[in-house]
Amino acid sequence: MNVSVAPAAGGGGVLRADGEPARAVTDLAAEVRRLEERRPRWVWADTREVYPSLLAAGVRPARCHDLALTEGLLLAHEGRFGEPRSARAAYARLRGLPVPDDPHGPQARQATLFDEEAPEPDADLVAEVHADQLRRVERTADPHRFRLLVAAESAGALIAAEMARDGIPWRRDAHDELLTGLLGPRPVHGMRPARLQALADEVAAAFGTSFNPDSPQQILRAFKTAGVPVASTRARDIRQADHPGVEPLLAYKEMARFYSFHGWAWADQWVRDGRFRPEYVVGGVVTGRWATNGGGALQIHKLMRKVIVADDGWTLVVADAAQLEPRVLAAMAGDGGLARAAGQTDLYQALAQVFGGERDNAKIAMLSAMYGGTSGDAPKLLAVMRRRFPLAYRFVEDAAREGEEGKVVRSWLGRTSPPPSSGWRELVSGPEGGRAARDRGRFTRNFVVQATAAEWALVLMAVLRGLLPDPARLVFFQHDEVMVHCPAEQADEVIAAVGRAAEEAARLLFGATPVRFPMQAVAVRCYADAK
DNA sequence: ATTACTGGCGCC
DNA sequence: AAATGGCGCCAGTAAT
Repeated sequence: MNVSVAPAAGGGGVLRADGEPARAVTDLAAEVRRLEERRPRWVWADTREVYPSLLAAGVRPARCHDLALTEGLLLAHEGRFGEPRSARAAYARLRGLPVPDDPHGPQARQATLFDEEAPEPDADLVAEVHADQLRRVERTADPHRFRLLVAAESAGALIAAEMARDGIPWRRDAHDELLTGLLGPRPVHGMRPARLQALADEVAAAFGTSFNPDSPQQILRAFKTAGVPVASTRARDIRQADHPGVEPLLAYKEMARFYSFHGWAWADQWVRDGRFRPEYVVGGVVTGRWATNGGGALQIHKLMRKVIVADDGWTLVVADAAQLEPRVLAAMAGDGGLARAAGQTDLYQALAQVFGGERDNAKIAMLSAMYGGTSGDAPKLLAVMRRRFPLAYRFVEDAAREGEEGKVVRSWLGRTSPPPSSGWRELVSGPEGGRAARDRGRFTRNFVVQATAAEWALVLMAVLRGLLPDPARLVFFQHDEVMVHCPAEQADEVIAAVGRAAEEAARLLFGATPVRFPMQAVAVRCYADAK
């Protein structure tokens, strides 16, 4: 059963179940809770608009259909990349009305919520767009797969909202201790922390002149004046210089980044009540990976992991997929040899024999194939790969060639790559055309693998969400890694659920495949203990 | 004063 | 000769 939902201000809204007339309710959350027993698929314009208030009321529906996310997937598949994807835009297109632009920028959600032009809550409208989308799904290259993609993307929207609400357990006291140990006590506003200032002073002493080590221009000038010019301010270029200022400068740069990315000001903004609550953007990356809006949740520094600690009596189950992308390639390409290697826990080790006995060689060969790498030993190793794993090799080569020709490519479930930019074709026919073509080839080559890996991870999470016992909660997701916060006594059950979810995700995407997708799951008190 | 871009580097 | 993909975010800087 589908139930279309249009929320209204004040906690009410309009509901419409399939085949029934729309009806207004005064307490939407209560009504959703009541109807959830019948396991409907909730259809709404945008999970980000609807779900937070339901969550606040403690309602966590099992499944939904997010019109905006689905519209984006459909438009891309239909070759209409870039058209407005909101539910209102979709409705306007259906009706031949002026199509509103998508809200964008930091005010995106406010604009969506408070736009005075917004139509009245209308469940009929939601149902109409939904029906249209279902018809369009049937016209995709593989409707069965695309339906899974839509379901997974929509589940991702639920999970993202839930994770933003639940938050990663974050110990501010431990964070402060870590920062103080590295940088010195928290400085007054506008001052450098003591350790950072000391390093800046060391740099100044080494160069015999004071300058701002945060300024790339001033760094370049300082090295030039000292008679040891550096190619850039990249750490590896600075390291080439023979000068006493190199060491303190590199130390400064490293700490300065830490201070500004993960310092006290960051914690003031993002950590509340012992939880770090980032805002995830589902499908924020063209490949279907998630992005974040502030907080930098997908770039948490490894050092920072020691401040992510389970609540008393609780535990963190941390699980990451081992070598996800080559496994995905093996399954997609149907390459028997590679699939056999991907039946092992350590895929690269299983391939070492093929590549001269070195595990590292196997890794370089696979990564070069998936990323389009050509430096170092890559050509030699790729030649081996071409001979030994011809189907996998051809799969990524085909994707690269299509990209170079300006075509779009699709993930396993049907997510479509963006077309080349408007100026690309001219660029390709110009003097630097070969480079532009190869650049795009590398992108599409990687797209098919990265996007399918993202789909596997999304399906994994959707399945896992349904298997978790209450009150265990998904609290973190980073491309191929998930974290569950749960009572300690649930750890074994959660670890088992992760394994089952991984198997189910593989089955849902690829059916019967010899490729294994092992998840290394551990229960730890502190994130830093997971690896 | 505000905005847009760049270089560099963290994560996968 | 060398040529790997996807991001977010910061400070500095240039442009407005």
